Amino acid sequence: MGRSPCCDKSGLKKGPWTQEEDLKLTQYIQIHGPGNWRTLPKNSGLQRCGKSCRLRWTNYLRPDIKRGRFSFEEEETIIQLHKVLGNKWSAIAARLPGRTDNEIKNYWNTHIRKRLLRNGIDPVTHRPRHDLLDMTSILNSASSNLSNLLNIQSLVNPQVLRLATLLASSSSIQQNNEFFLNNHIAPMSQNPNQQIASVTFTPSSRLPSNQLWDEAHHMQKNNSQCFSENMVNLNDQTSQENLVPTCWTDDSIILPHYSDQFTSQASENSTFQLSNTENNNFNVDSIFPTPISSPTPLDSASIFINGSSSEDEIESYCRKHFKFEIPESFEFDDFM
DNA sequence: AAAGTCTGCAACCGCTTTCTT
DNA sequence: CAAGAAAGCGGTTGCAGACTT
Repeated sequence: MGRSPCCDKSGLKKGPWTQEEDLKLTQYIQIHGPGNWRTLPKNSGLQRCGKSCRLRWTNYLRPDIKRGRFSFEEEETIIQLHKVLGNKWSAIAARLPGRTDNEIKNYWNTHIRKRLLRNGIDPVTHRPRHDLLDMTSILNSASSNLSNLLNIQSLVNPQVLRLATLLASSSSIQQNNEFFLNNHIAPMSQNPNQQIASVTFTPSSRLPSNQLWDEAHHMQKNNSQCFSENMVNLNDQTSQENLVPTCWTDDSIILPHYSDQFTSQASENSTFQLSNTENNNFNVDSIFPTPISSPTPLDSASIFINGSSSEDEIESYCRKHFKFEIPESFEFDDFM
């Protein structure tokens, strides 16, 4: 039954690794491969447990590890992935070549998390913080109004699968500025079961520094108007909850992020509708007004796919409504 | 310059999942 | 199929170096 213990933990070294130990581990793995961590310390002459060796190798010594500061693109990718995956550091690391889960986790806790908090965004929910508001009343009103308005019952259904194919680092977005939304109108299904997907959009965060303030103020002003005009059944508090405030960093600005799920529905003529209620269609250009360039390119978008949709349906949907295709290398099962 | 405080990150801990016997 | 170890993973800690007073 079972296997024998991996190692006798008494007398094994702990703490920081020396250069000599690193060299021993590296040389051993270069010759024999990572293989069996249980027997590795004994065979390589290291006074460490296998677990410690594995950690040292995967987090530090592995030759394909990219060291140094995270780029802006990497940081944005982490934020977008965290929005969808939460604290699944290994899943996030799998999508950032050369970065380890430990490194990403550390970077999140020491940099990104603090930055989001500083900017008034809850790093867990990625939504504005309401520390000073009465959370009970917000939750009560938001849950009743929003679920009705946004067909949210389909979104919170455990069958709903999550897919975020359009990330900040996605070449399909960066190379294709046609990824924006015009006033395409299509009928929207009122039956949640017929709903294939809902979409979350994030407008571009990169603008020349001298234009940032004007752009931000303009967008914030227009966003407020847009919501007050369109979200007719929402009270002020839930409207506020749907608006992510403008965030500032040293050299860039994060323009208002729309983290709402706008429902959408496929149609025969490849047009596209964003709508938050049965009767109030959004004019997307008015959501993302652009005095600088028109239309506003989007940095990222997340697609929430209905769990009953097949892979073919999803792919067909994306091809139809967005000017990109899901890469062949993308594995749906791995992503979930 | 010294002491205290803060920050970043490597490494560990403990829990869960996967695999082997 | 069950037991138990290995592997994987996320949370936490401890310490070195940077920064502030």
